Amino acid sequence: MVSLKDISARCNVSVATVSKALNDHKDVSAATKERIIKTAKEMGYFPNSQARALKTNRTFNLGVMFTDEAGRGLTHEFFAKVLNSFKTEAEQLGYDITFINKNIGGKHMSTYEHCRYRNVDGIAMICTDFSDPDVYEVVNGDLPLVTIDHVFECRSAVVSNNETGIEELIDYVYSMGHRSIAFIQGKRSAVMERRLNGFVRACMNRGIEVEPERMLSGEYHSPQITYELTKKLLENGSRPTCIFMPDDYSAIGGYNAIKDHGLRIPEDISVVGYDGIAYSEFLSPQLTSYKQNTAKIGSLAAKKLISHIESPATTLTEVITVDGAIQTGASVANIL
Amino acid sequence: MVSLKDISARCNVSVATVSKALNDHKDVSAATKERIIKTAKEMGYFPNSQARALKTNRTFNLGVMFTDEAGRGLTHEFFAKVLNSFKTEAEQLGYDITFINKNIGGKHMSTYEHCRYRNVDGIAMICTDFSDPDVYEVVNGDLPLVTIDHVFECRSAVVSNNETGIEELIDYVYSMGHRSIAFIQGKRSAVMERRLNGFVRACMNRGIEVEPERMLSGEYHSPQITYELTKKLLENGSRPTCIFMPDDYSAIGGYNAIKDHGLRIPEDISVVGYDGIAYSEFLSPQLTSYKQNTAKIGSLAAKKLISHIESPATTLTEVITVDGAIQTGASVANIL
DNA sequence: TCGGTTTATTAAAACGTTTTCGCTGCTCTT
DNA sequence: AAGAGCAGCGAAAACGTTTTAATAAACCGA
Repeated sequence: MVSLKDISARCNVSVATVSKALNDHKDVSAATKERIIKTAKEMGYFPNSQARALKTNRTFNLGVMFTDEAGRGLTHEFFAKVLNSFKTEAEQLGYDITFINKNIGGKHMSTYEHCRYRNVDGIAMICTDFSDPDVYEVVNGDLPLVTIDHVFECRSAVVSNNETGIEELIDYVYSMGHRSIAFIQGKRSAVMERRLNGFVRACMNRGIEVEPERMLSGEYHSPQITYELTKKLLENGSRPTCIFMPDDYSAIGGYNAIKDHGLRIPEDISVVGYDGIAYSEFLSPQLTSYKQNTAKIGSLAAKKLISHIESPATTLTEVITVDGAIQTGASVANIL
Repeated sequence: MVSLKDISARCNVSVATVSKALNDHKDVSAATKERIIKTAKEMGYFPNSQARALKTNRTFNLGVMFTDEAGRGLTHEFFAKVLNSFKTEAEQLGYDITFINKNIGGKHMSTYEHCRYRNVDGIAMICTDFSDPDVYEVVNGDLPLVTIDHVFECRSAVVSNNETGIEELIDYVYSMGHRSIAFIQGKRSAVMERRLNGFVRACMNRGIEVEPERMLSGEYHSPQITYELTKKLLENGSRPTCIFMPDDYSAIGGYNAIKDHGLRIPEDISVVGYDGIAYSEFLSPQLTSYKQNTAKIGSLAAKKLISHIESPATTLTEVITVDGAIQTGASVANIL
């Protein structure tokens, strides 16, 4: 590998001058600067990122916490899209991203220790298990951090507007004439709490009665469990006219349960999902859902994190809420 | 940050001894070794990975090439799963993974240059655009490399058995009595060539006629295009009894086209997919497909790559083929 | 002409490791 | 008793940068 020393030898200048020339410092003449840059290119020079990191304490590397738990993680379209947009934005701004985990190579290392070991400049929690104690070590640590869809005190976060998202959906189905609505919720979590809040508030505002037996607690991203819960709901006597599913993916389970029960969507019963993942468009009938702005969530998170890194003094810690939009399919009937 | 020097001061030994003690070299007595390890732990010492990398030329970091093209990349379940399993296995073996791209931070840098800059120990091409000239720079470079679902001369690769996979599917539908089979192919690529070969060969072996007007060339992972092609196929006079879709995801388009045409699956026409992604199980009727062993593909790729890195002399360059298995749903009728 | 300022350059230290080699003492042979 | 061998430890160089402080050269105004 060609190093600064090699270039300095070739150009008859010192290593210091080469370094400054390549980093465009002002205290080196235009002539030598040009000469150095030229031969650097000729020799195929590339800086050594770890040597640089060693001196500057900056790696231009972002750590991403991302769990692999079944059903979540990379194969979850929502998170995959957010990660993708986060990655793209970070790269645009000059940062690479590295997955951070624990237990690397058998040696136990906490997530935070791993971050310090790799010297990442900042951390993004994109899809993590917030019940993991490791998380708090990171949150209480002193590395820049941005979380997604979860809020910690004194830390920046980017969240989708789960509360108003549900409210908009309620508005919509209300406008279609629905008054008895069931809600199959996801797993207890910050996100789920918000959606539940939004649901209850919107119902109360519209004068829709919230009946406990129509509020089921289930699981995100699980067609199986949603299948069972939907079945249970349908077997109960008082049938709602519309069912809110935990998310689009689990809505498949709901669809199947309804069909297996001999009912038609939306003629006999209406269905709405949440997330707006690509394939919800291809369900038949097309699913009405709340499409999250994954591109914006990911890119804002990257921008915020990098801003915390590069100008800590002037960047304020805040919670950024990203709006989505209703995606109307054919799964909600107008029953007015 | 606490460094070796700090520990050496506290223990009244030299930096060298500390380093050796922590790396468990044999030329330091058990007593001092224990003492050093103990105080290192007390002081919260963690090695600095870039300083170490600078000396040893090993980063324990793997570069992953992964394109973000629409429809491919992270949101493609097959690749997401492979990546996930690759990541898990690599971490188990002590390696982190970093996404490699070009144009980081506005400065143009080829993929290979980026790898050298970050000093990754090896590269995995998991889902890349093989028409990109950058790819060849990497292939011709001298970093360890493993490709997935694509074979380069003199490079190790892990591939799914596209050829026999299709053959097994043909065997299956043949056993169900199908003799006129249509094949909507994906985009021209190495993978597609293999599947096509398998299809043609298997048909010839069984005496099934391969009619050109039933071989359509389409796109992977595109329900829209597959919808159009399926429609076109159905509007042609001679209707096949079974259609092979490019993959499970695009099969949704096929399903919709068939339903819109007023036909039932599988009573009027049978359908098979490819990949065995999770949600194909929830299509109704459940899709018959060829389930790829994504877990094995990813983990074998990681093992092979790391083996190339750690014992280059004794690791042979080879193409590893990973078998999948038919996943029988209800989308193929028995018409015997 | 001279002191002062600016400009261009460099030597050297530093970042935190790993590793080679050499230096002690000690034990073991003979 | 003397040499060989060995175990335990340290000094120092090296990896490739960046940065500070010092030096040298050129220029400029009075």
